[in-house]
Amino acid sequence: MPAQLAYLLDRLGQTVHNLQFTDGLNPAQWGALRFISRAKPATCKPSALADYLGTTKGTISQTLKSLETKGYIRRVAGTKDRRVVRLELTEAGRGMLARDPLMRLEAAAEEMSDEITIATRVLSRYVKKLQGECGLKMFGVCSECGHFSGDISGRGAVPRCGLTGEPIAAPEFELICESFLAATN
Amino acid sequence: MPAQLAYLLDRLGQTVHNLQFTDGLNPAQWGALRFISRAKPATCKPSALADYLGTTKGTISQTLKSLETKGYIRRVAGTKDRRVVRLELTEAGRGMLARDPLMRLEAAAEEMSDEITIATRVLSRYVKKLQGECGLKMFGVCSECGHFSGDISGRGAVPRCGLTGEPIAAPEFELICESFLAATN
DNA sequence: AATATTTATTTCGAGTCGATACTAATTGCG
DNA sequence: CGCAATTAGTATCGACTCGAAATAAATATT
Repeated sequence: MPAQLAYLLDRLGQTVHNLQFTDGLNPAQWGALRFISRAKPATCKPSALADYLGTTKGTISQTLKSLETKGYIRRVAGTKDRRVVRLELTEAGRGMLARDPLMRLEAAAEEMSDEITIATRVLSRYVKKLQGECGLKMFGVCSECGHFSGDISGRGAVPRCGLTGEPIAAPEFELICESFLAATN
Repeated sequence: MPAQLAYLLDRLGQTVHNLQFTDGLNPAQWGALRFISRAKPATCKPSALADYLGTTKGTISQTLKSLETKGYIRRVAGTKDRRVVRLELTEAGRGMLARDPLMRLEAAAEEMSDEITIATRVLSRYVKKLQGECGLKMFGVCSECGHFSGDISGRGAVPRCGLTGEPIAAPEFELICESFLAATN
């Protein structure tokens, strides 16, 4: 077969997609919940979410409207820039994440975790390459960001974002930031 | 990070999905074209396609209507069982497949082909496991099918399908069959 | 042979998606 | 300051998706 990899990723993508029609939500809505739960407060806004999911602002607006109607998120008017909308999970939304269907992806890997760990590393580099070639905006966490300076352990220099100059508190190290700069390896 | 693998496959699925909005088609439509080009004639029908893509018959019907309107496929009434619709690619449809956006998946792997080859093998087993757990119907080609008997090389016994008893011609060895039986490894 | 059940596909309605047009708030610049 | 350009988000439209009900043909049962 010539298209081994393409075929496999196609099937995999299909499966991941189909897994996410649970509890009355769809893949986009689950994706939004996950993003909101893992993004820095300043990044929790519709435009960043649209970039993250590789969709349009219009689509995201409707996805959020649906989630708000269902009671899983809140849309709060921004304080500083009044155009910006801050997205927040409700208590129900947080509860919903305990039922995230993508946890089954981890469960399925349990019996072959050693091999999967290795494959994951390769795949991780591949996805980055692919996203770059497809013009998708990159997102990532502070601790892996090119802007990050200082010491995570708390003993060395105070952790800071080299872009804003702001110090970064420990709970934010692993939150998604829209200003993420991929390390050039 | 606890959910390394789930996160990665989520991003990957998203990327694969977004890649397929090209030439006026969407992921489902590209998926249908690929299926029709690679399935055995007897498997080229709406219900098999719905199972293959893990979607509903209703959705597939619409997808096919759209592809027919655009001139990429034909729906031919079945001869034997008049409920069944035979799906065929038109000349334009075959031409379209040369522009399949998923070929970019292969291209992106070029520089890291050795590692990817290994990762692909692991991932292949993982996808099968996942599909099984998610109740997705399995599809595959005759040469890897549990029903297959005989010799591919043409020197030994005549290749046959153990299910239907029918002999299988060489050009069909690598076509997708809905009666595929996964080897129990 | 008549009727019921199963199988294959289509039709329909509510909800969702992508693209574009639109409104409102902010920034840049003369 | 004043006005164009930019940015954030929402509204609208046609196409698409899901899920359920409808249609139609084949098979099983009586």
